[in-house]
Amino acid sequence: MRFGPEVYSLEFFHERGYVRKKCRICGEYFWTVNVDRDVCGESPCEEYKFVGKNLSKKKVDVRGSRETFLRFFEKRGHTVIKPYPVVARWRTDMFLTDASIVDFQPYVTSGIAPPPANPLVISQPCIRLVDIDKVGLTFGRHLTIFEMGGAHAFNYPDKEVYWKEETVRYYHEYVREEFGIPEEEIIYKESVWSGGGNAGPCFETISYGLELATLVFMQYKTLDSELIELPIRTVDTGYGIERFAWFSQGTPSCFDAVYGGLYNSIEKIIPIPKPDRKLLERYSPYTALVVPKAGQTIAEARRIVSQRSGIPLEVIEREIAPLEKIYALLDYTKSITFIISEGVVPSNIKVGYLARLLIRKAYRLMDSIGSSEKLLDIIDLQIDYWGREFPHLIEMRNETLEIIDSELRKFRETLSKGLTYVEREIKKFKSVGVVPVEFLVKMYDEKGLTPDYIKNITESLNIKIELPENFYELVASRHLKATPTQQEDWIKILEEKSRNYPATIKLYYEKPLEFNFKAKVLGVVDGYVILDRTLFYPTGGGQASDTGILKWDGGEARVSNVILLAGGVILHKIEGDIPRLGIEVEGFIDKERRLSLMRHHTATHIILGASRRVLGKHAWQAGAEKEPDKARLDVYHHKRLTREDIERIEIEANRIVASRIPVIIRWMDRNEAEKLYGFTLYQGGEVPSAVIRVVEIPGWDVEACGGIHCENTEDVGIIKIVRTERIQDGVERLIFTAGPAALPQLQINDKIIHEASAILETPPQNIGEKLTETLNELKEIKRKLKTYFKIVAKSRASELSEKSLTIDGVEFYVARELEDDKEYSFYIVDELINVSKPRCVIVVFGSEKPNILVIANYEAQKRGVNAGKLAEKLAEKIGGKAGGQSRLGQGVLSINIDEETLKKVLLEVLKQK
RNA sequence: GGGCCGGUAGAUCAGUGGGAGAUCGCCCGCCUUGCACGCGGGAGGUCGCGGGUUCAAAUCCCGCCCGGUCCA
Repeated sequence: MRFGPEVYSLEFFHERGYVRKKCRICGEYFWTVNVDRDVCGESPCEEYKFVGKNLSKKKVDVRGSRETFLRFFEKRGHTVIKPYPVVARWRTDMFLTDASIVDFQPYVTSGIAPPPANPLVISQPCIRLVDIDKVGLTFGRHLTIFEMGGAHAFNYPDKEVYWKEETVRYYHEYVREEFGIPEEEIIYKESVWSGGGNAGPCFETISYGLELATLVFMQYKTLDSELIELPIRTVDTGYGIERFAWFSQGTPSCFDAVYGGLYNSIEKIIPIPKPDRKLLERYSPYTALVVPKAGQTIAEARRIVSQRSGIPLEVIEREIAPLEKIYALLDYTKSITFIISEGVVPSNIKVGYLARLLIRKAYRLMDSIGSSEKLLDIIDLQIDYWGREFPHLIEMRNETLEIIDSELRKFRETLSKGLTYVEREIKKFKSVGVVPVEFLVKMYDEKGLTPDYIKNITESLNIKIELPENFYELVASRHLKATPTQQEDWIKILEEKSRNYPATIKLYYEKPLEFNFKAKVLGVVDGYVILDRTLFYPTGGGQASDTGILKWDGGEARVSNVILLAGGVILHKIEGDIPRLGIEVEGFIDKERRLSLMRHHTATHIILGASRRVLGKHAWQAGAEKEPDKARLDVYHHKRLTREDIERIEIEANRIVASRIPVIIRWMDRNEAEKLYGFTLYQGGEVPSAVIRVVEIPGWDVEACGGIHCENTEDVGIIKIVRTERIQDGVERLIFTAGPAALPQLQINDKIIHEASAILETPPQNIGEKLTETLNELKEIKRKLKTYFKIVAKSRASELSEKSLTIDGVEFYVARELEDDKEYSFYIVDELINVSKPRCVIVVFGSEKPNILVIANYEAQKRGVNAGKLAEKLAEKIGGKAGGQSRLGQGVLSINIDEETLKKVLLEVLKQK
């Protein structure tokens, strides 16, 4: 995608004498006042030119950089907005906030909701994990967590705020006035930005080899690589708060500028390598040549920097690499601190996996410097360091540390299990002397063990490992087979067919306690009736739909399901007569079902409130479903729920029921609701509208919710948690019933107990004891039976030894046992078979369909006896099937047979041979 | 949401169609001044669950449950 030059040609540039040039390295166009300049200046086209120099008018740390930025735009008419969470819970298309504009997508940028202010300015903490493996290598040009200074203006067709000219003028003024960057060092590089379904031209602004900001003019929606003009054009600027701090201080790395104040306390925990300052200043500028993302391996990047800086590779490995580890560690631990403080529970799905990924990477880094047990201490310091500006970090300190600690425990467990496995398996490669790549990939994929860990083991065993530079790409290639999930087509078809109908008037919100209504039939689509208005609540927000009856003059139909389509049309699935168009029908809602659904929905909110209090603030809703007979709520939690947790949640929930708290439902402006209640509103996921329905149980729980609720918590009746299960790592499911629906559950439990009590002939409170006793008795009897069988087998064997048949020098013993027990039969065999003479024992045991067992000892086998074949032939002759190999044969006979007949058949079979 | 690996004694695991095993731990005994070791003996199992194939399934097939891991 590319835009023509006219898009970038601003009046501002002409006024100031800027000229358009083409970079001789990357070929991109840029604007500069320096006519001799032929390089765009952005990495990797040029190295950093500010390191070790005093180029800025003032020196700022992160806080100073942020404040400078916010105040600058505040003075120029922008309203300062508080930062949004780093976990983008208001969006379903992404997990983490990775840009300031994300806060306003998609509702504001698409026009569904107004912005909280216009224009506005925000310093938004962002997390990006794409460059995670090269954090450190670029000396801080890339971070997993950074603040994006966003100055945003939303231009509506009827209200223009400002556009390209003003945006660039603001930037120019900012760097000139606040940082004193001379005009000839301010470069505007033409580029294209796209992301989150939007796109537009942009300028990347560069000074001294460092990109300081991106000025995006978002004006298109991307649809199948086609650009569609948006009605709202958005100024989306991203000022690199950390980069301005770095530039202003001129330190070798950005980390020095960002974490400088943290070094002293970190050093008390882990050693920070201190390479010679001159070496760092010589090396640092060339880290601009490291390209993040795939395409350049770390080893390649190292070679390039070494070559250009003239610093030998071994010096880099020895002096610089250890420091880079500390850089990455500082960055990862900050990300971890921010994510976990927002209540993310590490797991193997969704955002929880990203948290786990970061924690594990940080742990491995700590492990590689021999301080893995100190990771929590570092997190603790990050909380202190950033908590001054982000107080929620301090509020959540204990919970954060507890969750990370629990995660570390799990990881250590995984590591030690994996390592034991590797130690066992690795011996296979000893003769070859090298561990193949496939093994390394397998261990990473299945056991989470990076090659480093394998290397530690193999080195002591003198086995080499084969580690290609593109190792992680190999891992990725194992997952290419992934198939995209199928969307539900039938809903789309219905939506298409119903698009010309007006949105149905929803009566159920206004009249939640009315159960019949009159409406007009507007149409019938594929067995679904569309009315002009309805009291039937459609499936949504995890609440099952209402059911009921439609009646009209001359007809009647059952409503079995109700669906709300994206356009607001409500479909009633009917079974029975089909109403004529235009007639009036009367609807009757199944009252008991609806009341039960309402109780379960309100109960869900109460249980969630209880969970967040008992388990912690991280116990966000992961999903919920409300049915007439029960409800379930999935919450994030890092440990299995204990009996005590469950009881406490139950007690808290029922206390709220008994407290007679009115449930308040209001339609509120989105921005206002967020300001008042925060993002915990979005427990049920995103809500795509400017006005949201807020369901509040004062002092207990507030959620954006479209469900139908009881008027007062007391109406819920009793709440009984029926059972819990762990549905994913880090997600616990609570299944509960409320009101009269709780009764059958309690009765079933009662019934089970009574039955058990009757069978065991003991009062309910003694069931456990009695059962243990009975099971012990059973074991004892089994043991006794075994002993008894052995004794009987012995005497049977001695009886039999007098009745052996000797054929071709092999002694044959034939036993017909009525006891249907294989083990017993083997005891008899054992008594007879262990002799140094050729011997073969045949046991037929059980009645009805007896089993046959044939064993031949080694000597007999030498004489040509094949037990398997013999069993097969005997079964064939008698009727039945059997098989086996030379030592042992077994099978089943189809008729009962006595000892004498068996002997006769045996002789016949042996004769045939 | 997807891919891959796994579930056998209290623990770690072996067992790829034919009688459920090893090591550690546990119990008893021997040896020893005592401890560690050593020696001998013993207890401990719904082979995750449910179907199917087979004369025969821990083992093969299907479904489910549970755990792990990599990725979106």
